[in-house]
Amino acid sequence: MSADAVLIAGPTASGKSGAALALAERIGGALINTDSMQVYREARILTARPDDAALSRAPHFLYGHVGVREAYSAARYQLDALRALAHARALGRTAIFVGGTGLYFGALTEGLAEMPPVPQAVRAHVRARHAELGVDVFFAEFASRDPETAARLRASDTQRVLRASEVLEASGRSISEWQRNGGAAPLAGLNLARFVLSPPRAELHRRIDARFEDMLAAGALEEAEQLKRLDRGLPAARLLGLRELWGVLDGASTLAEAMVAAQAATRQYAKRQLTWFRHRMADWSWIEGNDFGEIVSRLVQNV
RNA sequence: GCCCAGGUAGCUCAGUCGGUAGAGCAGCGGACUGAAAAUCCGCGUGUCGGUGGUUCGAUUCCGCCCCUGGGCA
Repeated sequence: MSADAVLIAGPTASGKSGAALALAERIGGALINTDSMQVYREARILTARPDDAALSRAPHFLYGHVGVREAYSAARYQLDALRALAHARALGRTAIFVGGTGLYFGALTEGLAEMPPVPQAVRAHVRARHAELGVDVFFAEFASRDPETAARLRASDTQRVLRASEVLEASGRSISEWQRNGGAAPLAGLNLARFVLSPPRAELHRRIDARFEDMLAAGALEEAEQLKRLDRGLPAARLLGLRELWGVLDGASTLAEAMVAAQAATRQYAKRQLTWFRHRMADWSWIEGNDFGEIVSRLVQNV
């Protein structure tokens, strides 16, 4: 065991949390969440966050430490992760970063470029203007002010266009300039053991489908109801399955229809995750089997 | 048993006055630098139920058979 820290990525429902926990018990590790949604306190069921039994088996950091009304971000994650890493070390434990958010892993291993703070007022203004002008006119206007960035974005890519506009508006400089400067990677210089868990696709789909049924049995609909008044513009409102269950509560669809739609949305998400992992984590150790015991022993042997 | 309606992509269906066929959803591939479970781009994946017949050519027309749904008995 020579790794300073362990990273375990994998698509949703790939079994990474369980495997990471087993690894933590074997090597005296502490789990640090690397998932953008498991950070939200009030969404335990729908995010498949580790339960109390799991929490009692090893230290867990960054699980449910943020309220759903907060707009969490990769930048905040980077700071939190650095603190969690220090905590784990203070406990004499090996940090095991586990999750499915590619961007967050990127923030850890490659860093995020330094960016200017964007005041809430600027954000709101940019959004309002986007809604007012429409996608194409807004983009044309943006392109005239920041042609470099516009050249690599599409007008329809709302999320990135808005982000680039905010930064431009707040700092007077193109986001492309900021990004060129790069930033410090929290895990730079550490000896890392990096894994991607990737069960066979058919098996992954089977697990995704079964897991949503389990979530419903565990009270997912009630959890969705608790979150009913959440501002739909907040990140937590994007939780997979939430929109579908709200539809049931509004009488727009049946529970059966919502389940099918939520399962499909989850499969599509898993596919997007895998695309990221395949191309950004090609040099990580890929564990493609399906047997829990074998997965854990491969992790233990290679950290 | 008889009478209708229908068997076309994984699903729900459209269509071809005879020249081997699309739509939505699902699925698959790709992008990704501070809301990323987000946002965006690309791709039809098919013995047109089976079998004979007519025809240069049948998924399309005709016969028979099988299956599904409904009705009559």
